[in-house]
Amino acid sequence: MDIVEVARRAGLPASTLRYYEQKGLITSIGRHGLRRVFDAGVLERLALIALGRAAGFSLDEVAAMFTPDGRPRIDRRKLATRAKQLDLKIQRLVALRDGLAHAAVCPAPSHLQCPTFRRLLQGAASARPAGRAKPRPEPPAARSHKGSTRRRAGATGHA
Amino acid sequence: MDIVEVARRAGLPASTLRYYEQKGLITSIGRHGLRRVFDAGVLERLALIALGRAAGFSLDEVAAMFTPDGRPRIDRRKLATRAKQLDLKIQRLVALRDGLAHAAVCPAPSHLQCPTFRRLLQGAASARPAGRAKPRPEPPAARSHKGSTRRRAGATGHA
DNA sequence: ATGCCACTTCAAGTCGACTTCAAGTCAAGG
DNA sequence: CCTTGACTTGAAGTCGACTTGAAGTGGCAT
Repeated sequence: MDIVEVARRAGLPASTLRYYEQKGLITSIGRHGLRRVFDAGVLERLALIALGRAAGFSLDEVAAMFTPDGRPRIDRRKLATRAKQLDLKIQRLVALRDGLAHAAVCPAPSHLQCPTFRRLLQGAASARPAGRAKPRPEPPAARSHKGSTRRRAGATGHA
Repeated sequence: MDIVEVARRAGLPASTLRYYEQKGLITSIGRHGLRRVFDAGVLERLALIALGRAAGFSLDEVAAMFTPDGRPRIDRRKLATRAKQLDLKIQRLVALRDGLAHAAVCPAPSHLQCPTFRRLLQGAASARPAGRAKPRPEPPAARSHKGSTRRRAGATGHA
């Protein structure tokens, strides 16, 4: 498979795949001329990476979850930890969602008059104990890779 | 109140407050020399901002939720929309959490052997329909503002 | 054999929300 | 009056995950 094929199947732009390879997250089995050749296993690997990202791990952390020879070696305790963290996050989001949902239908003339809203405000204002200063951006939800590397080279000529 | 006082009470670094003022999110009621003077209302405002951020709005979007004269004007439909989005996100996270929690205790020798894990993988690999390409970073969870602007000016002398 | 152009590389740019730096100002205390 | 130093400013830097641009390469069809 060439990079475009992998990109299509994984729903990722080719540029991302090159970036991942550069980061050591994936490997090509060789080259055909300049062009990378991938074997089908890379798709599973990419799925694993996507999963890690969705779970909130950074690319570097995900990279650390593979043995040097390329097989996944997943620490069960890390998973449990992350599951707990997700659980916390979920609880906060649920509270937020409920608060917003209420505020959306609240009859109070101003939201500041609504007790529910004020409680929400308190929750937002007070520091949440667990959390890192630099929050990880969430994974970008595989796009249908429109265009990206498919830019035609020199259609309008005078580039 | 001077900026340090506001920073302390809101649990935000002073640099953030200056940044917020620059962005038009908050306003000082005047100056004492060079120094900003804030009135107490700014705290409620900051709480509102924190709430908006927690709900996933960007600073610009939050800014748009205030009238030019500075009172909050919150669109109930926007809240409802965001509540729904949060709900979706919550569902995804719950699935993820459950998957991770299972994987953490799964007896299969390799996670790739575990059907639950494989399903998780499928979910992560397949595109999630709703979502923007550029995900918003999550709000940073008000720190106890250790240090930041409290850098001593010239303690070690030779600055 | 030749030319096209899809791929390649490497460096630099982007995005959002801040933080950090260097240099400047000024209210207040001695 | 003069120093002190906490504040000020504007510009630049940071972080992570990519994207984009310009310039180069080479497999394949003609």
